[in-house]
This record gives sequence, C-alpha cells and structure tokens, in this order.
Amino acid sequence: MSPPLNSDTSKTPRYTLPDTAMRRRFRRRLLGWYGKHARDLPWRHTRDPYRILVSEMMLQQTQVDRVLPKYEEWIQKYPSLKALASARPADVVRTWRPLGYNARPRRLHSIAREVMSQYGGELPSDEPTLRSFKGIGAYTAGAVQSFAFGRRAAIVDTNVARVLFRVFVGRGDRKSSLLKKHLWSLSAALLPRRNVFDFNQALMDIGATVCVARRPRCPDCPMSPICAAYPFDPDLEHGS
DNA sequence: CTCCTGTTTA
DNA sequence: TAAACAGGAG
Repeated sequence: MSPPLNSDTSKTPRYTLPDTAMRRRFRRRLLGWYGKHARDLPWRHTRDPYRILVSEMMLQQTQVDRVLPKYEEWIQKYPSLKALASARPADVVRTWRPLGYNARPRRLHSIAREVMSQYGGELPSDEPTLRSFKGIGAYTAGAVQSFAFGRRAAIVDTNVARVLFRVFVGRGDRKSSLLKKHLWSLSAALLPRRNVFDFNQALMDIGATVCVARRPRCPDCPMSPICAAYPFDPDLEHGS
C-alpha cells in the first residue's frame, strides 16, 4: 500500500464548503451579533431599489461617514430614478462632489436614463439585466438583488471576502482567482432562506467594524470560537 | 485573465 | 512617488 500519490502536502488548500451544522452556527452567531451591534444607516431603512443603488455606488469608493451626508443630499435633490434621469449631466456630477471617481455619477445617471427609457422606470431585479448596466458588476448586482428585492443573492465585497477568508480558510494566498470563486460559493452557501437582508448587511458590518484588515478585534468577535484564523496572526494571510 | 480609474497610504 | 486599493470594464 503506497501512500496516495496525490496527497497535497498542505500547499494547495482544498476549498470545501462547510456542512449544514457549520453553516447554521455561522448564521446564528452572525445574526445574534448583528442584533446587538448593527449600525443604524439610512439605506437600511429602505427597500427602494433606487436608494439602494445610490448608496451602493457611493459606498464602492468611499467610507460610510463621508457617504452619509452626501447620500442625504443626493436623495433630497434626486428623490427618484425619474428625477435623476431628467437632471442635466453637469449637475449630476457637480452634486456628486467631492466624492470623486466621476465616472460613477455618470454611470448612475445613465442607468437612470436607461431604466426610464427601456424598463418603464422600474429597476429590473434579475441578475443578467442588472449586470448589463455599466457600473453594476457582481457585487452591486448582489447587493441590489438582496437589499432591494429580498432575493437570495450572495455578495462579496472586500469586507465580506476578508471575513469569509478568515473564518473558513484561515491562511494562505489571498488573491488567487480560485479563492475568489470559493468565497462567492461560500457566501451563497451560507445565505439563510429568510433574513437575507440582515444576513448580508451583517456580513459587511462585521467586516467593517470587527474583522478589520489590520488589528482585527477578535475579543469582540462572535466568530472567534469557530474561526480558522483565530488566534490571529497577520503573517498567515498573504499573497502568493 | 489584464487593465482602468482616482484616491489613499507606505 | 510608488504601490495598494476597490470594484468594474473589456
């Protein structure tokens, strides 16, 4: 009996999905934590697809505290897709200031116009159509689907990627394309049937406030008992 | 997959 | 000033 020829010597991680018990523990811990520590953000009080889209496109590039006042101003000035669609491009870009990345307000504006002219003023809810808009990629499509339409859609942004990587992978290469695929699979596998909205918001929240990139606050983290990266050692997560 | 864009950080 | 970042485009 020779040893298995293909026994990888722990060099290549095998990306396996957690079983149902593990998924359940993760969800319970996450939602329990969220019940106590959720941040109160204005875009969590709406299911308006337009408002969700505005907040997500702003948050793609800018931290929450800078987005907050601009989001309010924006919604005042352009309360609906229709209002935005009829605005002049120069005004739209000016209103966006000083958030920067001016391609994004232009894309948001063109989405508004396209939705008015091609989709009867209603933002579509299906993935392929959402992704057909310039400015909506995998992350934003998932966010809009789950936050605005309550669909069971996964999200992976950098916060979520970091959390899932640490809890379920723990160490190794942070930027292989296989890993990225795996994180999307994980995010989808973990999604509860109900509470999709809260679950996805909670995932991002814990990554933004506890499981942060540098000096994660493991003592405050509900995941530490089940976390593959605990106790945290920064040297164990790196590229290549 | 590589490249792109402004912004932020080393 | 170079490199990292973050999500998207091609």
